[in-house]
Amino acid sequence: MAPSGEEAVRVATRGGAGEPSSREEALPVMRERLLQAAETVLAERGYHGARVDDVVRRARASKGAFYHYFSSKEELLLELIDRFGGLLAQAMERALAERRGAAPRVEAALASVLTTLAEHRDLAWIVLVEAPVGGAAPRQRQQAVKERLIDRIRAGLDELAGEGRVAVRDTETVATVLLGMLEALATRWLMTGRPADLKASLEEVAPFALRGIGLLPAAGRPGPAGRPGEAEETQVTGTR
Amino acid sequence: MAPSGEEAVRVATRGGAGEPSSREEALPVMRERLLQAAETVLAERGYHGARVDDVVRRARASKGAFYHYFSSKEELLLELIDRFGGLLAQAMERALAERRGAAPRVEAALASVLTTLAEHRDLAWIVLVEAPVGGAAPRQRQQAVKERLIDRIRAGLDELAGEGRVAVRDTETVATVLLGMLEALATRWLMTGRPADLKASLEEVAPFALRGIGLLPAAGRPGPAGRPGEAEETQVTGTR
Amino acid sequence: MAPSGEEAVRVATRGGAGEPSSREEALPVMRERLLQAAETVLAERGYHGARVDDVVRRARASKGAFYHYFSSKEELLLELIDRFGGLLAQAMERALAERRGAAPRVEAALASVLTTLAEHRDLAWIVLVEAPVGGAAPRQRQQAVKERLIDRIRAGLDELAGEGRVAVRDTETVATVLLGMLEALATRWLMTGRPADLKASLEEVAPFALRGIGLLPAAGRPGPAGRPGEAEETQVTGTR
Amino acid sequence: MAPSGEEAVRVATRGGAGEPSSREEALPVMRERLLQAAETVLAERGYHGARVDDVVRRARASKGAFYHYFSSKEELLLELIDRFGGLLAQAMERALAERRGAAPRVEAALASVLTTLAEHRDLAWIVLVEAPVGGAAPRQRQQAVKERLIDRIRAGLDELAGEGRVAVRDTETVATVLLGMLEALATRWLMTGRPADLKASLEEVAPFALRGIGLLPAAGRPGPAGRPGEAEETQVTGTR
DNA sequence: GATGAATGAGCTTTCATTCAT
DNA sequence: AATGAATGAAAGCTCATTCAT
Repeated sequence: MAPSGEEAVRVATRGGAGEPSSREEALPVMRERLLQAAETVLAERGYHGARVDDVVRRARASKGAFYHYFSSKEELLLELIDRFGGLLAQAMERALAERRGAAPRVEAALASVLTTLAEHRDLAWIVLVEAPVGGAAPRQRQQAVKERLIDRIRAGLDELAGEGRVAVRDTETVATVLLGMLEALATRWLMTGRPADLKASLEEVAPFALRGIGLLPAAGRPGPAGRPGEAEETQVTGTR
Repeated sequence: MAPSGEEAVRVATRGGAGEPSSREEALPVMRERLLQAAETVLAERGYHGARVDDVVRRARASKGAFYHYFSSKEELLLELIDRFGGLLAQAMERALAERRGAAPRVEAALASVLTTLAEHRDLAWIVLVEAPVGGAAPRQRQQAVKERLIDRIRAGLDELAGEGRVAVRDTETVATVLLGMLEALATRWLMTGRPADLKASLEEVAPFALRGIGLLPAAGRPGPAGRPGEAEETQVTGTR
Repeated sequence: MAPSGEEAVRVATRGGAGEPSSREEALPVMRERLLQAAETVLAERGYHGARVDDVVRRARASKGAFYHYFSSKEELLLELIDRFGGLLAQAMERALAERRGAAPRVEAALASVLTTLAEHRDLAWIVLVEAPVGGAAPRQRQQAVKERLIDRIRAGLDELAGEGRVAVRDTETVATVLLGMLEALATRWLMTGRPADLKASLEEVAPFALRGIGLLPAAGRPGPAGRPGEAEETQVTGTR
Repeated sequence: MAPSGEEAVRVATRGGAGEPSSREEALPVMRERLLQAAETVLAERGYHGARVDDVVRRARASKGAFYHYFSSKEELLLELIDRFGGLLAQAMERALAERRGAAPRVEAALASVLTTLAEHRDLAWIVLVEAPVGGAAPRQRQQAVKERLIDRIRAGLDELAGEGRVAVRDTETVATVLLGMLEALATRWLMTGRPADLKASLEEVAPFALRGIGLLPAAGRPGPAGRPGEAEETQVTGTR
């Protein structure tokens, strides 16, 4: 459907191989411009506060162009949500693929989400805060993004639980809660600016989460706990 | 302070001991009616989707009456947010006052929030979901409600941390995350209806949280873990 | 109908001869309060900009009281107009009665209007500027006030014209124009604050007017013209 | 600069020589339609009485079109005021340019204003009567229009006064008063319909004014005075 | 593809007026 | 007489969307 972020960027950026601006296959540069503009504008003024005109102006496009590429303002929001959903899922997948061992993988997954959120403030705001009030469709789409992540997390937990390596029963609830922690941190960061460095929260949250699911001992002395768990590496096959 | 819906109705309805309908102390019945109506209507249609007319109609009031009691639609939202903030804070305070021992108190605090959210679906939706997009003021007010709870939780954690009973360093972050878990559960419940019984999540979340902060051993065998922590009761003076 | 300004003031001020605040004959003190308040408020915010609430608040009265004494906001304006009309007519009558000789009488008439306007800035603004847009009735009432003055001036001119002492044919037009000059000065003063001293304009306007109607010679040398016409006093019977 | 109604219509209607409906130079037809409609509607119902809907309906336009061209109802009024200000200034300039001699030029100036007012009843009403109550901005704009005319008149008087040909000291006051006379005549005509022919007033007002400023002898016998001043023609360089 | 003038339903808010007490 | 809560008809303005060019 909607081009993933990368494709879009590629398309938009490319100088063009053959035809100098051949109109037919040129994937909509303007569509990308509109999406970019929307990201900024929606974040600044909120979904309801942002007028299509604002988006169009910022993109140096025309109303007609806008409605050529999007059937409605809502659809624009949907697309942004999906995009961000893709970014999040990708990031998590990549993080999981790069690590070995249960704890490191959990940590990496948490980090990947937090990092993605921190690196896309505007999208994060739109998806976390604005989406649910954009109407029924955006609300559901946002939820879908979350569910996708929750599912992935749960899959991992299920695996660990299957091996009895984790003190978790209702993996769905725990997955929900793990994501919720990150969401809460991000939202607070977006709203209040605290903590200044969102990713730094990991240092506290990761051990909390690992202990929570029972992957880390009673926390004994949190002494050198900053970098926890390196020792007890275990190979846990991520899903897929 | 703000009378809960029921109290208010009672106040408004009551015939009174002495003066039959003395004008002076009569609490604005209509204001209460408007607030009740707003709760339902805003939850149903969202802040932006709800017209003042809808609220007024449901309250069987007139536009004039509305603007007699509220200076704007936004102010109405603010009041709803504050009310719910009061309910949450009260509930948590009560819960903490009734329990002894660190773990039980933590559990009770978590439960109180979840219970309050579950018992006021409409308000919960409004405050959790709609508030941040009602404009700058509602957004800040919502954040204030959260900060109040976070502060309270942190105070408790600080105390435990002071006694070295808890594996937490940055109590603020952990407090944020603890509240965030509940928020995530509630939001998911509001959005998807799952889990059917929001409060039941506690069974999984409480141990998770207790382990997370290091109040519960490594989760030993998650076997009988369902009802955790009874043994290690400790007297921890809640704050204040 | 409406008590003239003086009566009203008397009524309002009097401590009362006999009954200490007998309610029945006590001419409405509150009515007067409302009128006074209205004068200030209407001048400040304009007829349309002023809310009945503003008037009521300033008068420390209640809405009910207002509608007890005035059937509508418009009626309030009408009364203010009539009052000021009375003041103007009175002032002119008094001025004419006190002087002898054509030129002095003309001068005195002009002065009386200018003085009255200057001494009642608020009323002047209301009547000159706001009245015509208060609706049909206030518009007509304002015009009536003007016509009354024009009529009086014309009567004087007719007399002089009858004696051939004045170079005027269409006395109605000239009367209109004489009043218009003063109106223009007053309005400009109200709008721009210039000249600082409205009454000082007389020094220029009076000779202008006297020459205009032919009561003053060609203006020969404007030299000592400042105080014009003393010499050529003539007995012109003012009307009445 | 603003095209008079007719020109505008012509411009709007014209089929055009070359480009068949070239978009670029097409003067906003609808804007003109709205202005025309506003002139009528505001004159009929007054500024406050006229609803934007009324204007829009009369112009066979939509609300959106209205707010596309005017940022507010007030701005519409401002434009009408400015337009009329331009007409008045133009007319006076033209009149002064066409005549030679002090008295004829004064007469012509007076005539030009009266004629313009008479030929644009609606605009005259709006500018003379409604403007000051449209709010602060329209009030000031109206005053600016007047000041512009006063300035021009004063410039002429200053010149005459410099040559000692005129019995005027404070030329600003006299200029104010000269314009005020015309205003008074016009307003009365607008309000009461009298005199039926506004311009006929000139026959009385012009000699009055000329005598007033000392350009016409004592008025001797007003006998043949109807057409005054032919004899004493003098070349007075009007300004510019 | 692109334009932007035009649409018009719908919104929040105001305020003169009423009336039960 | 006096109160002020309540009424409800407007009014000005917004903005997503359409469509002739």
